[in-house]
Amino acid sequence: MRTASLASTDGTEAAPGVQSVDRALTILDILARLGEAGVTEIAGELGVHKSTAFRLVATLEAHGMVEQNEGRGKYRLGVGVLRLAGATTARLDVVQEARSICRKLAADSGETVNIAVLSDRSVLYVDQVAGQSALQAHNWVGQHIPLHATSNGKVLLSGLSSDEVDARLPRLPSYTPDTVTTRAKLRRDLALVRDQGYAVAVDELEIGLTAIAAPIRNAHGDVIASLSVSGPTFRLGDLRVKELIPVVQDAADEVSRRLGHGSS
Amino acid sequence: MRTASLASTDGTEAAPGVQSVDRALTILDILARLGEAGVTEIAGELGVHKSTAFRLVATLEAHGMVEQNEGRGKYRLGVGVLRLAGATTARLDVVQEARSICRKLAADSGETVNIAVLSDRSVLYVDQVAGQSALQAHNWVGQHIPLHATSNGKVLLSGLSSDEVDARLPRLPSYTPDTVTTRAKLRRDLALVRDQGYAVAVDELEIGLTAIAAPIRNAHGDVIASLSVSGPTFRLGDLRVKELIPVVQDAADEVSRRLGHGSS
DNA sequence: CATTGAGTTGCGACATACGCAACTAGGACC
DNA sequence: GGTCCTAGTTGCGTATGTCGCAACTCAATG
Repeated sequence: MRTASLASTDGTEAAPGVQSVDRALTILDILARLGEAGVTEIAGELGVHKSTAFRLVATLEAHGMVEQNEGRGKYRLGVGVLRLAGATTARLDVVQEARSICRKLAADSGETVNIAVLSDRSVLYVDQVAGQSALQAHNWVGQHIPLHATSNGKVLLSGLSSDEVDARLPRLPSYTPDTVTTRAKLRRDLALVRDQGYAVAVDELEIGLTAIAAPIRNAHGDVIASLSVSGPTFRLGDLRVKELIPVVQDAADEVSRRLGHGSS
Repeated sequence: MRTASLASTDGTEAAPGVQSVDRALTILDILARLGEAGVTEIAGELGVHKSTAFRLVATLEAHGMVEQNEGRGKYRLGVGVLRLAGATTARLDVVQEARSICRKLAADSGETVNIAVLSDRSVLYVDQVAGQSALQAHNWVGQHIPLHATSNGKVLLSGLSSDEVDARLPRLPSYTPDTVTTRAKLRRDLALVRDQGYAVAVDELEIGLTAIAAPIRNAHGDVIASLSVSGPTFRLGDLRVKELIPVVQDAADEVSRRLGHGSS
């Protein structure tokens, strides 16, 4: 999102360049939103004449971007979209899309940023961007970390059903006095995470270590990864944590958006 | 090479409707094929002036359909495509109904689960749920895959008549030494699939790749989609495959039931 | 420092895409 | 079964929006 240029244009609706193309793409958006729509309805939304809408739709249809119910029916998105999506996802993975956002987050917060995914019975760290602070936690990438004792773990678990959680956690070993060791507490924590959309863990894995994590979701809304900011507890007090929570959430949401989440 | 000459000068192709929209969509096709391209390159493929290509691309960018590498870079498909794809699959009731079942199957088996439908002359993957690791190894969604070299393909073909099969497979290209390349063998395989109610493909598309698929049927009993579990051959040996076959069949049957099959 | 090559923008000519209105066909209501 | 009504489809002339040109900016390369 080219920072400057875009901000100026989306105030109301600026002439985006090629009118008919803009309209055609808007039709796709409309169909994405409504699921199905007739020519007249589309024309209404666009504020153009029926025939114009029809021709645009016909062109989209020729490219497989939309399909018609049958003979005379309404229109809906077509498989051409999926073909394009295939080509997009080919080069799309969480780490790549998240990298620039993580860098920015690390620079803004000064703390270490991590991306983690669920791997069998543990949290797998797949990327890390160090903060500016000299006091550096070691590199977690490639490490397997307990699911129940980290903010990332709780976020990842929050996307699973209760059964799946139990299956992945036969035991709840303790690492510090603050580690969650009972299923009841864990269940409560996960419900809270689901509700709030973030997780915080203070001194649960290691004394003096605080982390804030938020979920990264794919186009279907599934939690596929977790993004966290972590640092020493003395730097991340209650106040600072409160400040950082929305920042972490925004970053995670932005990554999710890049992965196609947000249409629903 | 499919296009570039869509609306050129010759009358081979019927006027596709709106020229600029046609060109814009062709740009998306080009980017899907090349992965990345600059304005000049696109203009060359389209046979139009640089500035024309630029304006079309700019319009696509305003809708998030393409993105620019940075400041002055090349263009590639953007996240808008994924948003649309999400809306497209959300509309397919097969995907909707199958989603939760797929997730369970993926969790239970630890392998990747796919839903595929027949699209012209290939298998079109419309949904995928990764196995143990939430990090998707390779997302096939939107990809077109040969019909005769995959378990999904065989399942989908098994619902067609012999004539239809021939019509969709003018040739049987080989991908590995184990690919089915003769019609006689294919016919035998399909008969077996019909008889057994599942298909297995080992090293037929790619060496080291094994897949098990079963049909999803609608209320009329037609095969409308295929559900598969796939993974590396070293993890899916004979024994494991034998274990998984009924599991895959059960899952597919459950989806079929939700779509109204067998309930009447 | 010149040069090349890429993306970007103002402008005028003219091709094109638009709106209009007439047409067709399916469905609903009588 | 007929008639009306709605919604998708098509021919046509014209104003509109789009295209090609050429000039510009900016980076990288020599």
